[in-house]
Amino acid sequence: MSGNAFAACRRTQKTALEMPRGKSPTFELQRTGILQAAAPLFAERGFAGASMSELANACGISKPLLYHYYDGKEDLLFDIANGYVDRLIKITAQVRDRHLPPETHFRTLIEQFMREYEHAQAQHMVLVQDVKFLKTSQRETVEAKERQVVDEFARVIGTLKPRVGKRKLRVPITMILFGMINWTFTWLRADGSVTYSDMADIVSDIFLNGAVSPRSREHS
Amino acid sequence: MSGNAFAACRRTQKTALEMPRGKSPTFELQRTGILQAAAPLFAERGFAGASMSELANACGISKPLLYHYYDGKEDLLFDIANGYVDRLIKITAQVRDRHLPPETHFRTLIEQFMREYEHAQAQHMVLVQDVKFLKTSQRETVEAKERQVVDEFARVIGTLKPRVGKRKLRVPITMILFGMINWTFTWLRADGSVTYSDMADIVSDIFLNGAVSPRSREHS
DNA sequence: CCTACCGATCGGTAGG
DNA sequence: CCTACCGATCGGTAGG
Repeated sequence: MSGNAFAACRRTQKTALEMPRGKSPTFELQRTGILQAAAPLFAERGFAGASMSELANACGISKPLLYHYYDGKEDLLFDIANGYVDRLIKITAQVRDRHLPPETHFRTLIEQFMREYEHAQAQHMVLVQDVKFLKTSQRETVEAKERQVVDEFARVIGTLKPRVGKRKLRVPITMILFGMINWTFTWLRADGSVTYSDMADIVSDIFLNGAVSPRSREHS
Repeated sequence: MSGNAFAACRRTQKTALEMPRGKSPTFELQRTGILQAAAPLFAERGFAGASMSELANACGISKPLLYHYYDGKEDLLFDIANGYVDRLIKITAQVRDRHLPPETHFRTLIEQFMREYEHAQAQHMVLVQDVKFLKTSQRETVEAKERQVVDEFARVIGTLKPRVGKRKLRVPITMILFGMINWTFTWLRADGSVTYSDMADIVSDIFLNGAVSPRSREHS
């Protein structure tokens, strides 16, 4: 109602005298808290199936207050996906800056990604299955960053001297590697007997040497 | 288009006078047409975001008529996922019945799965991202069949004599293989320069031998 | 920071 | 008493 809105404006004017500029110092912290509650909600209900009321309840706040921190459902989605892919880019940059030999570089990259994945299962599912709900410009921002990550992996794989004749298959081979690590979100559990760290080694071994003993293959 | 296919089904209907009792002979054909329209809709909008009105429009029928063929949205979802995983089980059985030597059996399995994937992109996405929306009993039916497929792959991988010390990692290694082929749904396009058939060979090669030349690795 | 609401659309069903 | 089918609208709930 306009009466309530008017009253709210007057209260804001009064507060403006005491706190003349900027957002509350806790504003960004609140947004982070909302984001961390939103990621698992979007992951398990799907973006379309998750409601803002449900999110507000999960955060212990009202829906109008939720809209005070985020202008809309899509902005939440963008921040989750964009923030997550930013962290992945950062990991590739940090590993690159260590100037490791090719195979060590490769293994470290897999290891650091699995370490990140272990604590970002919800964000990863949102990135994989909900980015399509973003409007074009936001979606393209996220997808461009995804391509940056893929390109860096492809570059590192290129330094490993892949088998002859596979140079034009650089991208498919890179995507096969991503399949190996990204598919863990459908089956690997942090509380299981096989750890994310174990998986990093197994994936690196299979990608570099295959899953089958060369000795047994000599007789086949 | 599936909408056209559905309309074609309707044109072949006989009148009530000719078919006095039971379901219309085209009833199952109509259901199949609806299913084929629903799969891409669920895949791109997500189960929660896809509406029954939209589906009815895509099929060229009214919503009440849609409900004549399917009692609810969830039944559609179940039929898509269940029918698809049934086909995957059938593929494993057909390949097994050929009694091929281990490596040929393995390569044939990958090849046949990629061949199926090429024409079932929507169904696969529904299976991966929408099965969680099913009620417990239907979801467990589908998940049990998924496990059957995984078990058969694990069995075949077991015949390949994997590297020593990896026997307790049979399931993780199998899931890594599924990652390699299933992740294609996020990036491989049927109209691209790399075909699904190409991918089958590349995946088999990497899984069996690794992506990197053993010769180059001797010097690392 | 809340209750109270809106325009629209949801999944599903009424009468005929 | 059955299936096939439509225009209109139900009770609730979505995002805002």
